[in-house]
Amino acid sequence: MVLQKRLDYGFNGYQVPPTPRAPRSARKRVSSWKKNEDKNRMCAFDLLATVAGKLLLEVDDSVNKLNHEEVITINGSAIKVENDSSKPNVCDQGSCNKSFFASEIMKAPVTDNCSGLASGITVSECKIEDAYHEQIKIKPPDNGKLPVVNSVDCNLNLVIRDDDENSYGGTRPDARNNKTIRAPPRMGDGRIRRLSASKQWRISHHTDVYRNKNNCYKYQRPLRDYPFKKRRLYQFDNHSNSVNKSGFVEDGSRLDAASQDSHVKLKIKSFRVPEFFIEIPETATISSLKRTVMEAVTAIFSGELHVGVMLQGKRIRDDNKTLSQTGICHDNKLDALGFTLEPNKLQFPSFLCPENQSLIRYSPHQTVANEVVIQQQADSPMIDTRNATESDHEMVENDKSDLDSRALVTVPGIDSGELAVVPIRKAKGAEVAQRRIRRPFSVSEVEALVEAVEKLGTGRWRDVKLRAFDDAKHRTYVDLKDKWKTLVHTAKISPQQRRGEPVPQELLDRVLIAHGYWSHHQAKNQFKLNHQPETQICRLF
DNA sequence: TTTAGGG
DNA sequence: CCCTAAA
Repeated sequence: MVLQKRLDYGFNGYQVPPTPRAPRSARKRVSSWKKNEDKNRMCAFDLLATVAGKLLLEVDDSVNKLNHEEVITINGSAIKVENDSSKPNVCDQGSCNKSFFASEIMKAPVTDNCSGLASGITVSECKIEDAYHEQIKIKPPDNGKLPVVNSVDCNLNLVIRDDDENSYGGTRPDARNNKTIRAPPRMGDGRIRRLSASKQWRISHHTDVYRNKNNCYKYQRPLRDYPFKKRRLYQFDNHSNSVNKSGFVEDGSRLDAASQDSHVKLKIKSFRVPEFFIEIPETATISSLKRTVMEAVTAIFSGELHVGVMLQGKRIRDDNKTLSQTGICHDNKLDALGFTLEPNKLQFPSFLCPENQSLIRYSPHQTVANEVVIQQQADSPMIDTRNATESDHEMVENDKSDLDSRALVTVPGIDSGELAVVPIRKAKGAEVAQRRIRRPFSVSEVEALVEAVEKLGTGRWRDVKLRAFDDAKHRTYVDLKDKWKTLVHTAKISPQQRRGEPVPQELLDRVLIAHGYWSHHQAKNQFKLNHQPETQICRLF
């Protein structure tokens, strides 16, 4: 186990399986933005223009020149364009670095007839994954124009006066492989499943570390994004703060500056677009490859965008709330402000709007909706038929569901006094799966647990759950198993060492008896249990 | 999905 | 409670 753990976080070049295991379940998720959020639709033309412009400047450069980050300053804001140093063919191994600004490029055989784009690039097919990693294939129709993709989301990562250069920006879907489509299912008992890091994930992680092991810090891989791994967010974990200041922290002067004009100053630290794939002939030039990437990137930003505001894992739905009412102000404990930029349309070819950029500025007295403006959506010459995949985005306010955290970008931030910094490993991702609140077992719960275990044994936690905690949605069978473990431990230690609400000694005695009984009988009774589950019981003797 | 164990 | 290998 120790070894496995280490493998999760460190490089181990010897255990990278060649082929990721496909997920067992790949439930398709639908777009989750409601239509009545149209007023939140924004267009990131400004950002797009800047980024695309930069990319255009790179078109004729060598590939190696992409191996760095660039920061574009816009009216005091900065958009970080991260270019990954990995080779395109790394993706063949299912291990693209997450720090791509725009995309990884899939080296893939060309199977289609190439259609020329206006730029002269030949692209056989573009595959774009939407927010839920459903791969969308974009094939140029006969007219040479690419159709519109339903929905692609991206993240806008706003950081409060962050001058740190160790930016990792937002997150992007971690699906580099169209075989890795999956979504976190809910467990039957209602517990939000923290999707286990699958071998798939671990593979890519290892490879990332490997590829960047000489520069792990700068190219720290962004957190696995929502559909692949929910991460915990220790929003008030001061212990972790000191560790991660370098990664995502603001300087201390921001509070003073912000308080002078009652504005919360944020800047775009970085943003990314979802992963997408491009198939391009091997005979294509690097220049055309770059341009193709640029086309795809710009296309993403030329569609209509939805903007969502997330604060501390909760979606802020009331657009009429002021920022201060919402808690987005300079003197609060804002520590996880995120935005989702979700284009509901994607079009090819894209167009640019290389004009002005606007500083994003947040006033506590302005509504969220009014302030989260990048630029209002202009009349976009949509090629298509506005078949945006918009669907229900209802979610309970406190529902830490996948939807909530899907594209959230956390911004560790202002905490009066001390910086409330999210641990870097946990902050840089969109995953804000908070640790569940601690809910100590009551004596009655312990009693129910003991009784169930006495009857069912210690290896059938699901049955225990169903039997005694079926209606306790916050108790999973894993919880019950864990509680039993602690009960056994508690029963073994002296009463002076026990903490929390005292468990009656009578119950603890039963725990020990049942533990001993089932430890001894578990294997022996396994067959019997399967056929007479209700007749087995731990005898009190 | 469940189980089993380490953290 | 979390994380995750293994079944």
